[in-house]
Amino acid sequence: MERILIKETGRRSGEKVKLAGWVRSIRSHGKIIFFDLRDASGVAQIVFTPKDNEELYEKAKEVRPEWVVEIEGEVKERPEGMQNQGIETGNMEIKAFVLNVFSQAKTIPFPIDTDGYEINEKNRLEHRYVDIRRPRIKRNLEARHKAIKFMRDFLVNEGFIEVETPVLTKSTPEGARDFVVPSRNYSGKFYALPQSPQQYKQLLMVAGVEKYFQVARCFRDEDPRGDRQPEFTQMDIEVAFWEQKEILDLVERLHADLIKELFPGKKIMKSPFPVLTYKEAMEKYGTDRPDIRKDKNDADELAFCFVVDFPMFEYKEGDKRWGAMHNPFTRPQTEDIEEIKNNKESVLAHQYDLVLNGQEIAGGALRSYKPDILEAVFESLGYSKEEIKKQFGHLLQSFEYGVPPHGGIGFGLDRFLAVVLNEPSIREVIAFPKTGDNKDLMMDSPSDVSKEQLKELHLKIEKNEKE
RNA sequence: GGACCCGUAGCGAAAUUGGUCAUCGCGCCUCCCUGUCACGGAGGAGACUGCCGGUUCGAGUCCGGUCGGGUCCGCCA
Repeated sequence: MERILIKETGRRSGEKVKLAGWVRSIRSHGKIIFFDLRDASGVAQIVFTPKDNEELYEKAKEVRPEWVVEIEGEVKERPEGMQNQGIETGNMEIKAFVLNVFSQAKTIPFPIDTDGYEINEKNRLEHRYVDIRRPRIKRNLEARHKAIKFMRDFLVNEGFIEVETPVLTKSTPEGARDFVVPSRNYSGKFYALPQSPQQYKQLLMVAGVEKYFQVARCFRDEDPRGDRQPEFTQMDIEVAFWEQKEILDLVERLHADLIKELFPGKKIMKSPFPVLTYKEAMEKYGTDRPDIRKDKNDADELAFCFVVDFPMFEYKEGDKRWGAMHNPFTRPQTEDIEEIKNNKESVLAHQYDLVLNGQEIAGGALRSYKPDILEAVFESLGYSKEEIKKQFGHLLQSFEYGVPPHGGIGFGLDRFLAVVLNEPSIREVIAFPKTGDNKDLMMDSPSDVSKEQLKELHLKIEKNEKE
């Protein structure tokens, strides 16, 4: 007999079926035992009585919660008055005639029939494979899957193609700290993990791909926050020949359609999404990611807005120099070289963010593609010719072979999902998140490597003083 | 790099101003129970109060350190 999913049992009244899953709970009444059996699709009640099969009944008595079992039995309509409207299969139950135990289970380290917020997160993360059995986390992972699928389908339908870009790439200056990966074959040299596929996606524009997207993993070695992880997922988009308005329109339709389709209970406060300039946002709300919700206690209210016209440059007090607010490839709104060089504080950029309930969930820009503008920006940032060549040479070189005007955007999927699912932390929407200290408690990483590995990699560990 | 919060059985909590055998709920184990669905009933086991040190006649409680979590600032083009 072929195993079927629990959700199928509703249509199988009177049939003999085989089910498999985890025993969620056991209710024993002396001469009758009920299991709630859980699989990926749902929960069903299994019934054992000694009058039907003494041996089987004795076997069922030994079973404990979270054991993995296989049941063969007959699907029966429940007697009048014994239905349970609380579960999907509540009108049915399975009268068992075979019970196979695939594996036993220790008592789980914490309850999983609650939403779990009350449990120390350390415990949950150390046993994440148990924690994910919790309906809330399972729901979150399913919602994440559906959102990604929706975005993929949406973009494919708009003529985009998904292209994978390298994860082993090159360390870049500015921006966040890179995670670096030592090279075994090239002593003293390192790859870096991408902070975003930024340069590759621009190269794809030069390559004529025109409409690119990728569900991209990004890596940043910065100190943690509740809404950050050292690795996170970005829905990364880049298009050739589009203007800012077209990009924002795509972004808006994507989000509005997604919410309507997957989260119909949510209310989008204002459609079309309000557009604020950076200046307006700062003056009116004192932040570049304003929370424009009417009622912040309403869990179903979603208030999107675009923030546009960011400054091109910002003065970095710490470093006592001018830096790019976004990145040096962002296209300034002016093409006046003198103004770019001499009037840094007033130059605006074709840069835009999408903000949701006070959280920045996407950021993007049109890119510079004219050599003289790029040169002026780099000069304003104080790069020497050699530095430019070393850090960005490959991209600038590609521009010599026919570069289209282009621009794009990247969505922080984790943060978006956390907001939409009313979760307090992005860890709740990631299958295997790291702690606030960038550690993986379950795998125990980061961890030591062997002396042999270090030797192969041409690395020596300098011990800290206290060691 | 800096600041703050938390740590008591498997889980969640309680414990007057420092004062007997560290309490409760859930879970776990045993027994009873034929219709429960968070089943019910009876009984039982389980904690060097994260760790080290100090103050005190006496520390879960006060102090210092340390370890492990969490939040925030810096940082995050």
